[in-house]
Amino acid sequence: MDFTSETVITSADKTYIQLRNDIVEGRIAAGTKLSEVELSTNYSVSRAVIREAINRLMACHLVERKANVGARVVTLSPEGLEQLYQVRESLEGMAARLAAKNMTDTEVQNLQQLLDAHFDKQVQAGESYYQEAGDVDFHYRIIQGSKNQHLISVLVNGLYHLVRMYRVQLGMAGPRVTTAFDEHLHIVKAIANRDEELAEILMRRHILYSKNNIQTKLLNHSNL
Amino acid sequence: MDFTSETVITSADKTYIQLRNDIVEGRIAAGTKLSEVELSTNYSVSRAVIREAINRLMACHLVERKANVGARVVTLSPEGLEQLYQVRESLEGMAARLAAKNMTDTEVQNLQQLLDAHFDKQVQAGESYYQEAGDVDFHYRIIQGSKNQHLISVLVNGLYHLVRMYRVQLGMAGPRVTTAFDEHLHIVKAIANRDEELAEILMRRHILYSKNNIQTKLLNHSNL
DNA sequence: CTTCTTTATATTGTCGACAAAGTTTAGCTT
DNA sequence: AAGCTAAACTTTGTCGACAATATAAAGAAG
Repeated sequence: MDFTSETVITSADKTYIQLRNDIVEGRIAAGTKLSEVELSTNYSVSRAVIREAINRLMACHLVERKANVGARVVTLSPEGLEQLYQVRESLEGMAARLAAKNMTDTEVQNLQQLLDAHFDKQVQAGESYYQEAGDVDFHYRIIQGSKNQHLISVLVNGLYHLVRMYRVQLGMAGPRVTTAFDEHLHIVKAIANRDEELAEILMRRHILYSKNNIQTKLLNHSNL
Repeated sequence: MDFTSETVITSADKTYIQLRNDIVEGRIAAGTKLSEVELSTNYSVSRAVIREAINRLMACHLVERKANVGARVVTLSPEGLEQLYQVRESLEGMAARLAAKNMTDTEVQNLQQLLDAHFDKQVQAGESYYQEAGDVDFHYRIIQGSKNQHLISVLVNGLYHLVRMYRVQLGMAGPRVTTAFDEHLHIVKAIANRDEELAEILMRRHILYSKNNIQTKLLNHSNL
């Protein structure tokens, strides 16, 4: 779940993470106005803490704020999804390429073991288990494997929460879960072979598929 | 200068921009500890607005903060430059491709006129004029031309200030200014021809050259 | 009755003070 | 004298109150 294993120290940290999860997982609906006083009573902290949390949420594009007016949770739209995945495809493709170059041998082995474990659970649970958590974990490790601090930050702190928001709020269970596993397998194989170019291509394609999958869901749920 | 033409409303906005410029342009040296009380007296605002400004500076990677300890201006390093330009190459290459696809004809014309104006000033001032401001303006328009909100935000609000910091603090005047103009010319031509693939390739190459140029400067200034 | 103005209300922006955590200095023990 | 402990100090984190701005409501003019 908390795939970043964030080190929480201050009250603002906690509040930020709580608020973020409540937004990503839809307990605070998209488009909702965020009242500072209301939130400060709900989360039992001062307005200063809420304001800091909101500022961080702005940084990862989960809320937007107008001066002297207030902050709103972003709204999800087909165009927003398209643009988000365009950027994601480019950046994660790059991450896969860099991972093929920079991951240590043991990191690659651990990644393979992760997939093995997922495979076991998958057959055990009737091949519908493999989804959100495992997928996020997989991508997270490759991003970290790039060893590029800016790339890691932009993806993990910047875009991924919004990606999760789209996926969670559109209900991520579907026929794609099994095929995604195979794609992961091929990506890891490319990384293990240190084939940078192939790793990037496969990752880009994997994300493109993922986007198409979500977009069809988005059309079915016509409520956007 | 203020290539984003940011709409300043609150006191925190102003303070953020001031602080950002002071950091980017080296008046606050890289690595400096940022004391909240000291800054609040220097900029004549309360600690609350300083804290908000620092939070925004964290979001664009110009300062780092440890809880209960404080914030420091980032330090510049060859590795940091390398990683920054890796990401920049990928994202701006994508921006050029999208710009070739999405810019309106009039936007493309305006871009060409911009280059013409730069060319005039360049010959007039003895071909050493073309630098920082013009370059930033050029790149800024292409980024905007991508019409991808996430891409725009990550680049303009996220990475560009740090790019500027590297360039400013290493002294950006040099033999490259003239050749860079030709590269810009070719990029615009590719965009005008709606050649997405070429636009991306040329932009990536342009940024790669730019990185190499800065890296050599960084080696000469051995003070890093 | 509609529209504009003005007043009232609610929300955000800013501030100074208190609490908590970290850092330095002084004193004690070995 | 060196190293550890504890107290004093400095800095950050949090809070409640006040000021400024925007929204909503009430009243006046047409």
